[in-house]
Amino acid sequence: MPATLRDVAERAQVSMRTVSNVVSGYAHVSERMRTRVLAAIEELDYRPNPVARTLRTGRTGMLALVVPEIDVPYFSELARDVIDAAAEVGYRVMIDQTGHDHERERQLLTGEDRTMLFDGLLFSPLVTKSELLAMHGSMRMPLILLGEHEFDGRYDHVAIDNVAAARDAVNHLIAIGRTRIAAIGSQPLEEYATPLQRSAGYETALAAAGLERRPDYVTTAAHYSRSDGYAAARALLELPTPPDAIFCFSDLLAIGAMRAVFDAGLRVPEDIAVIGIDDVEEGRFSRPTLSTISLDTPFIARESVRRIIARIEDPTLPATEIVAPHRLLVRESTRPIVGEG
Amino acid sequence: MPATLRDVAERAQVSMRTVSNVVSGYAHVSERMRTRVLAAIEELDYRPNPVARTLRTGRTGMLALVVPEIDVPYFSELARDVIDAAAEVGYRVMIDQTGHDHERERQLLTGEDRTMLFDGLLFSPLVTKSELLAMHGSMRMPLILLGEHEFDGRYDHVAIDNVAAARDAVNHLIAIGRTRIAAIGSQPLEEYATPLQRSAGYETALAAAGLERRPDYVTTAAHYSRSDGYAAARALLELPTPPDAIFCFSDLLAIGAMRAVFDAGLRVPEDIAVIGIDDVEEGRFSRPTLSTISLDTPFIARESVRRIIARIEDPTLPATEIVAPHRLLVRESTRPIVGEG
DNA sequence: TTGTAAGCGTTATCAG
DNA sequence: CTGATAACGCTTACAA
Repeated sequence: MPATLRDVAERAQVSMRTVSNVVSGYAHVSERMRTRVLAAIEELDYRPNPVARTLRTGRTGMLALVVPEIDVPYFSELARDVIDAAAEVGYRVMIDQTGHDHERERQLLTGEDRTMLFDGLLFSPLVTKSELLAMHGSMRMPLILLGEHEFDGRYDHVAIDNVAAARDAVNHLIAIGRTRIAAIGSQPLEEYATPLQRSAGYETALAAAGLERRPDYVTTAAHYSRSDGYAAARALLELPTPPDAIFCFSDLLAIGAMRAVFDAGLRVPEDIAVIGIDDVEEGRFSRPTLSTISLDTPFIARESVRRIIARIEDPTLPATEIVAPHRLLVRESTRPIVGEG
Repeated sequence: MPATLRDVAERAQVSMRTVSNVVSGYAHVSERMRTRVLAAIEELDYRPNPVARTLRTGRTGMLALVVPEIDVPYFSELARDVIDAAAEVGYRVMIDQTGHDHERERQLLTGEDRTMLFDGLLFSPLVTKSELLAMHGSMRMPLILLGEHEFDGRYDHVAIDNVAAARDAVNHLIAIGRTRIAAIGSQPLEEYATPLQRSAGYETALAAAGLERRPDYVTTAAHYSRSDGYAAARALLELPTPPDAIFCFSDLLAIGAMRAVFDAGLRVPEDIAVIGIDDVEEGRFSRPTLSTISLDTPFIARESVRRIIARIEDPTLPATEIVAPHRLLVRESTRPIVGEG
């Protein structure tokens, strides 16, 4: 049976109040009392019960990070930074994955799930914006949206400018002389914000360069996985006029796409240049190394944590939109070929 | 102000007990009462407070998974499976990373950390066994050790047979005709169980094949990262007699090692065969694809969750050792070359 | 500076 | 089957 505050108080012959003061590091405790209490704590091997404290204070000291899949490198790298950023301000992070399951997202968002032992929610959603609004309606759990750029003033957002990021990637492909630029990553059925924005950036860049937008060059990928990238690229390579460059909406798609190019007996970047988005570490060691749009994950993590904590402390705060920086990283997969072009 | 059980009881003109019964799905409630209570819940938009429930029942419904780094693919893939396995039995997972920080491990293990809102700990440790024993001593938090094979009857273990796994990997290299087999992954200073066991397996295999054990072929890697693998392989390639095969203690090390081989102008597997351990998805898309020892992560996740929950329910349970299966996966990085050897 | 006591919102005991 | 009431272990007015 673990010792309680009361046990310690009895042992030390002081009141619970004094013990509590010592434990919580309250300033005004006499040295004599403090040592006496500390001794009793030691003897009884007392540990405060965090649940009781939480019930009293209303704070769990825990944040929830909800992502589609934690084993997707972008999300695990984000999680790493979020956990670190949270730890720095005394918070722990619970991670949940929705596995592309809308129902799971809904439960979390509506608070229908009964086991919500956390103070705030960092949410990287699949759902579209309007659905989201409807869901979270009656909930008072502080919420920050990650990676959704469509800001409407109702929720805090932390995300890059997806349109600009996509445009930068495609512009780079144009700059190295590619003209038949395909895209992998638009969503098959549903209308998610991020892929729509990246598609928009892709089209903007093509239009600005006077390049034709070929519908057969725009391929879908349900899960931004390596195998989806592989399948999509394979389809592109079988077109009568295959592309000479592929812009992938994620690095994982790009990794898969590159593999498809090799399996078709072609080279990256000589035959087909490939670029992704995310800048996951895998792309820094792939062969060839992967050009990408780097998202400042530590920034995203730090700002989301800062923001969610501000909101926990003051729920009436107006919603803000934080745009995280991104930048183009040119690596081997789009390196201009010496003696070509 | 959120509605409480008491509010609902007043609204529905019943006792708190009855409301609680309805909320918790207790069997013996009359239909009339139930609908009346349900209506009140609906009207007040009542949600049970999980913290209060937890204080009363003593169960948080949360497990902690502690890993060195969540963005290491093996751990994020393990986390994925643990989260899923836990969800299946109604548990959530809090993730913490120790970042190779012994002090952080100690805090978690000793329960010194005050914010332990979880019922059990799944721990993938850096610390050696004896340190561990000393630390966890006074704690009553249920604990399962992941990936440490040295079973001593004091803690539940779930792990593969590291010695056999390493042996299998090296035997495969021997089987394809390699004789100068190097290893990457022993630890520089400290004596961790896993690398020691994998080193032992490596040496056993060499000895059984009558191959010389060359000390300069055994290189250290502090963090099992891609860059450590790169650095270690680079050093091996600069030896007067470079190896013709490298056994890496993790896939990430192997990915880095392969990159170093290419950068040196050599080929995998023609000049140097490379094999890892873990079977992370990255190795299924790398170029060449990576031979490896596959650990049954879903099995490890499932069994650890099953075991920790059993222990939560009955802390007196004797400690058990669960050995997870592993198997060799031969891919391109060790494929025998046609027309060679 | 320290003690007393009232909750925090549940669940569980004990009657009825 | 339902009602009143005592915990669960802690924090914090309010007193002293």
